Amino acid sequence: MGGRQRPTIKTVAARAGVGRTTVSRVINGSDLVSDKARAAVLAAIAELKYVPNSVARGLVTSRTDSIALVIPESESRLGSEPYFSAVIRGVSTGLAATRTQLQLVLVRDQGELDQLTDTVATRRVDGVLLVSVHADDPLPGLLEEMGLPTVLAGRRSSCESLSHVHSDNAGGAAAAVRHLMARGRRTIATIAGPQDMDVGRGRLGGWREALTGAGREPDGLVAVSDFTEEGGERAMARLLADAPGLDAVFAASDVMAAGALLELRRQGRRVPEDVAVVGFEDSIIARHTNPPLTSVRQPVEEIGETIARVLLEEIADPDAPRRHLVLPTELIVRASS
Amino acid sequence: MGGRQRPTIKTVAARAGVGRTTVSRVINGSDLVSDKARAAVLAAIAELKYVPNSVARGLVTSRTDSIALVIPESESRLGSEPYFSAVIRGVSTGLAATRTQLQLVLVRDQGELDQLTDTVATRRVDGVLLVSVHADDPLPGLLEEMGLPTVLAGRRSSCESLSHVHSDNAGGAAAAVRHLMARGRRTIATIAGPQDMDVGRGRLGGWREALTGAGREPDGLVAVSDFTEEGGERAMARLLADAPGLDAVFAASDVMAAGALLELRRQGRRVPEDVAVVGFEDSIIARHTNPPLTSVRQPVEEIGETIARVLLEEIADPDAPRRHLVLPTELIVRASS
DNA sequence: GGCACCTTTGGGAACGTTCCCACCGTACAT
DNA sequence: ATGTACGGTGGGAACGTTCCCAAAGGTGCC
Repeated sequence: MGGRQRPTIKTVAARAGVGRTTVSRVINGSDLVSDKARAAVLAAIAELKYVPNSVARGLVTSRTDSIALVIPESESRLGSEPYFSAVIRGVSTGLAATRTQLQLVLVRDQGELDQLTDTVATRRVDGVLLVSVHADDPLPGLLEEMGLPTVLAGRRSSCESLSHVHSDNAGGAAAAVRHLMARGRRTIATIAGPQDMDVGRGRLGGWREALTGAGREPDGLVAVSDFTEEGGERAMARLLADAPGLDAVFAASDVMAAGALLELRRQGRRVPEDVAVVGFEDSIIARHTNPPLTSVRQPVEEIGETIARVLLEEIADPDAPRRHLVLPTELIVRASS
Repeated sequence: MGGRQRPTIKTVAARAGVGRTTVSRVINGSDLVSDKARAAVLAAIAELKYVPNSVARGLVTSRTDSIALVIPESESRLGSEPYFSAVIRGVSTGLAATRTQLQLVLVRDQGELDQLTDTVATRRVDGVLLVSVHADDPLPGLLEEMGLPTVLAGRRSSCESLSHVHSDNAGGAAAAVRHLMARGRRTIATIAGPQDMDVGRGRLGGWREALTGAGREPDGLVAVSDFTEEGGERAMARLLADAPGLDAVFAASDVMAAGALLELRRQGRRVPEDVAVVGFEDSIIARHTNPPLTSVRQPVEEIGETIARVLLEEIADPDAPRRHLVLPTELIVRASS
């Protein structure tokens, strides 16, 4: 069953009484076709339930109508899952109106990275979406060198040459700090993200800027961590040891903030009475911590949608200048501050 | 740059001083090649950095070395995200050793379902993985009819004809109930999942079986809900209204259990003193509720890995009998019971 | 020494498209 | 009436691979 041979463009052409080329033109929406021929072809297509073979098409056009979304698997674990789910959803939305397929690549180790390079080399995808890039990540450079359209969510550094989209990390962090100051907090520490990632540096920068801008002294109130919950706990412990008098913490991610909450409770500090806590991302986690977490919302789904859109544009016109988009953040105030 | 034409199999053949076919044989691991020829070909491949064009290969072999993972987007939202992340990770693991690519399809609405049908019709994938199937889902039947290898995580009903993998829903639920009875609970209610899904029915069945098996009366202690947190809250409210004396609840998912916890607290019941709560899945959520949630762990990543493996087998041998695997669950006891 | 057989090899065809180009009318300007 | 232009059309070639088949070269046996 289903063994009946699929119709090809030739079958359709014969049925419609026209040539292959005319059928191809109808399919691809060329307007150099008479209404009569077009009608005949469309009828034949419907009758035969013809669907063009995209592999054959890909062979001659050397386009595959598919893009790859690359996610470092180490970071798809732990608490950062909601981020990736949202990005995936956004990308899928951005692709919805097109016939572009989404290929998901979880990069686990060097072996899979090689495999990915092959995938790319063999031109199985028209472009690549990269998420969660580190400063020393070899992949972006590799893709750039191969001339394959590439868009990053985030960036390697502030002078990123590839197209990229990210949220206003510094601005969001600064808003969080100003909110804490407005609430009368005196000593505002921060749990920063990895400093080999621009997100990490950007949020730390925003925190520092807001403090110095208000004439405060940020020294000694930074604990650099790794975006994990355990990391957040350890960082909070360090901060409490270094600055027992702190009355507020800005964590560069919700997950780390959740860890911080655990450590604060363990040490008998009340939130928000003794210490106010603000996170970053406004993932579902923020609504479920105890107490619910004030957080800087970043439009993750929109980031996904945007990188997809930008990539499609870049595929369509590879010579267009690279894009660099910053999406706004918004402070969502809850009980923790 | 990178504009230098990619080498084809012809280039390699010329460089190695052999015919196209010999190169093809070396690439595909045929043993009808002399050692000398093989060495020459391998050298040429390395020298030219040749990578076979998989699109061209796909055209002639009508295999694409890629499979689709289909996820209903409505269910990728809400709290069920950790489930999908884990499945994706598992599938990716199951594919790691092969050159099979993973295509992710989020099905939002009818339009995208049509698009998916096209994708499948046009043979852009060798097989399909289906997650979270409902009893009346048209897709599985469609795929079956097209003769495309398909594996389900879950099943439409207990007499599923397609290959499928699921965890021991009834057994896990029964274990949860027995645990609650062992803790001395007298009135054990349940928040069940959608009854048009086998997971929902299976877990409800396990709960009922364990109770009647112990000579207890399960009547009137069921609230059917929808796997969402809000649904869990509403169901809990209904149960408390119907049976104010209940002292335990088994929820068919962690997310619904989290909702139940909220409602219990709202109504001033202490957990676990007044009411014990057990969830199902043991996702990250379980570790983060207040109090931490006792839950039936299902090996989600392993499910993903297994469906991938089974699908690959089915693609390799389409006439092999369909598989039906049940993976064991394990009760993880925490503070909520 | 000839015949059959097996190993190794390479060229032709095919997969289903799109693109290039040449062709045929018809209409319009000269 | 002839030339020019252009909308519409279809056939040939190409994309890069695999598969089929035929042929070349060697080996062993009668």
